Amino acid sequence: MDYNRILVTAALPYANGPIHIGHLAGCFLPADIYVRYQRAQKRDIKFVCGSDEHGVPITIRARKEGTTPQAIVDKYHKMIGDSFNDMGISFDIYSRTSSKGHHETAQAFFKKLYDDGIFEEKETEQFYDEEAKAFLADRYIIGTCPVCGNENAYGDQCEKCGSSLSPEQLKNPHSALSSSIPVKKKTKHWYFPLNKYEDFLKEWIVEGKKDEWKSNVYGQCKSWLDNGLQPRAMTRDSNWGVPVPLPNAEGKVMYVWFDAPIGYISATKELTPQWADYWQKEDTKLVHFIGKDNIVFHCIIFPSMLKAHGDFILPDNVPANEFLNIEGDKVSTSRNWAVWVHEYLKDFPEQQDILRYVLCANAPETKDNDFTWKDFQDRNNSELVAIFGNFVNRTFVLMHKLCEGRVPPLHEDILDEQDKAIIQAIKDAKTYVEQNIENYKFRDALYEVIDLARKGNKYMQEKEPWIVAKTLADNPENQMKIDNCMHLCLQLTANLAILANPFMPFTTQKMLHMMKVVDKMLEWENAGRLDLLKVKYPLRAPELLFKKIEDEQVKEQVDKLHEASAASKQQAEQETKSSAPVKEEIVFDDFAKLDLRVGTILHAERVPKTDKLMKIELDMGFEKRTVVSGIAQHFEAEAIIGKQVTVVANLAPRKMKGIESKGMILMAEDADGKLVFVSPVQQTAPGSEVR
RNA sequence: GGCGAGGUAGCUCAGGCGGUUAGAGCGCAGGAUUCAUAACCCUGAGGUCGAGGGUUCAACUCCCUCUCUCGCUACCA
Repeated sequence: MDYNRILVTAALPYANGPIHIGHLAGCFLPADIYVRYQRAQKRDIKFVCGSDEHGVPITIRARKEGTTPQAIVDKYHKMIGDSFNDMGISFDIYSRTSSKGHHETAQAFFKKLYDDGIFEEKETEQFYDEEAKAFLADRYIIGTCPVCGNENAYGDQCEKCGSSLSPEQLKNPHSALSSSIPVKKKTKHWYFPLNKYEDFLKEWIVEGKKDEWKSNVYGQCKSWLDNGLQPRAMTRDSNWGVPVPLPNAEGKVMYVWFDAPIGYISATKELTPQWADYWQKEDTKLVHFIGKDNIVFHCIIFPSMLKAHGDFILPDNVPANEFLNIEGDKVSTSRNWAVWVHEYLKDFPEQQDILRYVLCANAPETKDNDFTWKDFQDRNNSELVAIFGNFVNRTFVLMHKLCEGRVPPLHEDILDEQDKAIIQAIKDAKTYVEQNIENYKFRDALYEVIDLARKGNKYMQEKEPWIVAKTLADNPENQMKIDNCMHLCLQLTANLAILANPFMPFTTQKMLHMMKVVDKMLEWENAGRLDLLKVKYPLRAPELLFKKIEDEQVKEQVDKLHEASAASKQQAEQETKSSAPVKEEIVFDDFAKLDLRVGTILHAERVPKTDKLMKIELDMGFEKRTVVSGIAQHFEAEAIIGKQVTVVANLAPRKMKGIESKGMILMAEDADGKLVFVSPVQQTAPGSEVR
């Protein structure tokens, strides 16, 4: 279908930390490339985003840091916004969900669904942590998944089998805040009956989007739909969030995943009075750029909400990317294993385009990918510097030397095969780049841009105008050959500017300056044209578009990564030490119930088909017994034979992997998870009591 | 042990309704060249497409088994 306008959203970053390059590569950069391209096409397009500022993690962080949630989100909203701005992510608006406008929009949306009787109102017993004095958000309850039996499923989702859950379905729930057992407390909430939208979703996605959506997105949606959907509570007990706009709803706010996607709508409202055109007219193409962790919300829940509301269009596509690893390891904010955008900008000032280039060329479009600083260096040095930058530079230098600094004429009567081939290549490049971007294949599109520069280098090499110049004394007419070559190289350069613009806007601006042309030239319809630079037009001296990345810079960054990670680990260790709370006080009789004994290891062997279990024969003095212990990753079986250990001798026996374990060997564990035996410092008779 | 993804040139990866000599970029070797940020250009070496078996006239591409890697998860009380 033909669209008359486009609305692009990029996932709202969660305002409890800065953004890293994985965020850029997965979502914001592809969105920006797409948008810049569409703008160049002069299509009516809006690009909206903003900070997601509600939700439990922010309240927890505020509590931990002794400040308010508002202070936390103010800090990161500013920081994230600056990073985007500096990287050239060209939102039409970067809003925030704590804004008044968003609260009003979200409340109106909620009220409409309420008035239409969409919600199921349920008074339930909700889990409440008496120690933390708070109702527990879904993800702060851990328990056993009803679908697959995973004991560490979260209250909203089981990461093992991917099932979308509600906390009531969990077996053996416990609080992640204080690890106390949550108690049930009565509370009223409003549920969105996702199950009633299964048929709609199946028809819309499973039937309608099969060949249109990326296979990773489609496959995940299908598996959720196959497993069946449950009603989900769309409200929470909390004081941080959008208040539920109903009487008798004090202390109730909207579920953050209810209000966050509505943030796209409120941001659009804030941007333009014509906002409704972008959300309600069928001839609008709505595209959500997200990371793969957001697929369920953007493909299942939000569309159902929009459908239920009735006034809104549905997304045309949700091109979710996979994850970007760093130097072979998964990005982890808690381990501080990440390349932070604000730090990159500090370390590589004015070099945003290198990062944009590398992240796009190696984007995790079809599978998780790895970012390494070596690759960053290689791509910069051999592709941006040697191919792209060098072509532009040598073209300008030669033009100044051989053509008096002006665009030479094109003598059509002497065009040869090579000239015609390069002209065709320029025209083809437009088509290739365009088709790939339209299909969300940004890596391939960018390859075509560089490939055009590569063809330019080859063409110039074959033409050798610097050699031809030496023949001018004898054959002055050869100037025409030089003219043609340089003319085409210059037009190719102008084309490169247009094609590279969505990907590397900063570089494009430098090129425009050198060519003394204005932004209007970048309009996409100009791509493929050979008259972008007027004959005899004087051009400026070249400036280098890219500079090499030296080995030391690579080393510095890699070191920095490891140092930051080590520092964060150390900090975590200290926090563990200082914050591991001392357990509830016990009386002597409680302690006396424990029977601790010294035992000597007689024999040890790995339990087959397990990673961690070791079967250990112990001499307890009064008897020999078998204990199964989870230490196989820390010790070799032979190495521990003869060691003396402390054993809980009167622990109830328990079967593991078919072996009855009688007792438990005490271990000390440091912050690394490394295990050490707790042993008597001198040989002690087996069976000796420990008191 | 379970689930998912994956094993294609030294490296990073494409690809393939099964069908002539399996691709790209980087790296490497050699050559050419000097307009250009020792850049560009040309040529070349290099792969039994993880292993084994099966289906087929024909498999790297389909099926089965195995193996290894990565992630999640289980066993740790």
